[in-house]
Amino acid sequence: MLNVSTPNSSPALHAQSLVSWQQHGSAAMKADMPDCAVATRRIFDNLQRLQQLLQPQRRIVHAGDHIHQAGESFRDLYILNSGLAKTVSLSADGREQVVGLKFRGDWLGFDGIAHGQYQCDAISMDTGEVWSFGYEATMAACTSDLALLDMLHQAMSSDICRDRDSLMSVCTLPADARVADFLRYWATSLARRGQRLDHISMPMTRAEIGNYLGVTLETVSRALSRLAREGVIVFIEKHRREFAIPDLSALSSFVQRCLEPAARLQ
Amino acid sequence: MLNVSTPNSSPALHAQSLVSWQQHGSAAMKADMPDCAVATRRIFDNLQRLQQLLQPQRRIVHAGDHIHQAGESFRDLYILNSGLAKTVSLSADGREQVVGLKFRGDWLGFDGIAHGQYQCDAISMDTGEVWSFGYEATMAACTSDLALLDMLHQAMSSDICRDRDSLMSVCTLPADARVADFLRYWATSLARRGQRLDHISMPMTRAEIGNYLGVTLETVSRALSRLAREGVIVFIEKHRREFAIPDLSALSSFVQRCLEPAARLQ
DNA sequence: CGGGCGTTTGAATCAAATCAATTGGAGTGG
DNA sequence: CCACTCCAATTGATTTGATTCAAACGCCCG
Repeated sequence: MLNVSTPNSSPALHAQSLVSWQQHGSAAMKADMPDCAVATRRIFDNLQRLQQLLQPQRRIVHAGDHIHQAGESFRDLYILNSGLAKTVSLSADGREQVVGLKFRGDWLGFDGIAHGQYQCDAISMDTGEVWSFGYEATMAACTSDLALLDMLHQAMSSDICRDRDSLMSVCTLPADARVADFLRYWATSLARRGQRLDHISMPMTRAEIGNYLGVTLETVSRALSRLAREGVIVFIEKHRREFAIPDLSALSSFVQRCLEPAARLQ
Repeated sequence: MLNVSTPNSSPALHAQSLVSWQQHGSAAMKADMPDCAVATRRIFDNLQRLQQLLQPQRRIVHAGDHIHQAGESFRDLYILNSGLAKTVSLSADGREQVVGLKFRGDWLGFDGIAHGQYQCDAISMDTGEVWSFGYEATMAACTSDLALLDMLHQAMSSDICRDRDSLMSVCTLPADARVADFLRYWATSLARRGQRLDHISMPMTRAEIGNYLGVTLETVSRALSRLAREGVIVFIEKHRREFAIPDLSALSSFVQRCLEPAARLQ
């Protein structure tokens, strides 16, 4: 990480929306994650800086809208200024796989750089706003602003790290633990963006979650039922699309519990 | 055995080595992949350009040597000039996972940018040469050389694409198909570097392959036996660490065959 | 209201893990 | 040199976790 990138930690942060953000966030933070407020701040700072440096094109998207599509020639990078999105990869033989989830402040489109074409579909899962940046123009701006360049590289690097975490989860965890780990990831991502964990809504269907985790929708449903039975999550609605996570660490220890029986011999 | 695969492991890349490379490569190419020679050329060109632009530090590594380690503070990016490497991620609770494989010309260390620390171990699986580049110096060089910057971004982007392919494979393929798909990836990676497919050596143990694919070593062994029985691969040694792939496309159709029974209802 | 969709839950099945036994080198030391 | 251990790999028998198949529920919407 370049030192130049470190956000100037001047406490004087003007924007109103940030204030409301922090108030919003503070509730979620007291449970866990001391670095959560820092993350929230940085995500906001980055968005603001980007908006100033490069005038992004803005676009409102709704659930189901494509942000970019596989095969389209690569021209722009995107940032989710609000909303939620998923990236979906389609193999030559028709297998379809949710390969990534994107939250506020996340970049999209990095996969297009390598081959000049986006390699997957990016689909909005909610109403939100997407900013787009011409890649070439962005690169040009980067040459005179190393902090911007580093921000970009951090984003790409985070993508790489996140992908590995996914692989780790899918390869080493049994189904129930995968679902718990997924919820931990989901909740952490929300918390880092200043959202409370006592009212989380899940725009993905069980089938989508299952696809992302490499299990069937029935398995996801059973895992969620078990998590609810053990009080790790609390459903708020009968529809079971909204829930609370009273204690994030309970999710981690649930994952541990799933792992233990296998480790009995060591 | 170690140097068979790397015709020229001398530190300096001479024009001669490029020539022998291409000759070497043409044998592997006639079966498949028209873009393979192009890829070989580009990998070589990139290495040469990097060597000229930034004077990398060079280091000879042997099987088992660490290139970087998780937790170490991030300072350098690396390129494998020859040899093979794996990246291994260790979770907080002790799960260990091979998350990536690196071949000649591949970059290492991108995961360190995001958090200022490498997030995984990079371990050499063979004798080879690693070049290291100071990140800051490299970025500085990039500001005056957009082609270099783009090369870097292409490498990061490729990493992201590759990680997704892994996830896709693990999430959507049954065990036997995963092994076949892994071999396809392995062989393609070698072919793109100008190596023949009639004498492939496999430095990874069955356990390592299994770990990478999220299956047990017994399952890998059974899958390989089946692939050999069906003639998709041909073992050369009794040790079963060296084999030939007569026809790359046979691997793909093997994957297809594994998928079909599941699709009977559609 | 009825149909479609998403979800839950149970029962049966199956693929892969686990357990277990054997082989064949590679390396060590008497 | 042989006996020894150690490790990677193979193969078979058994178990098990997850899928598949099936049924039922609630909800939204035309």
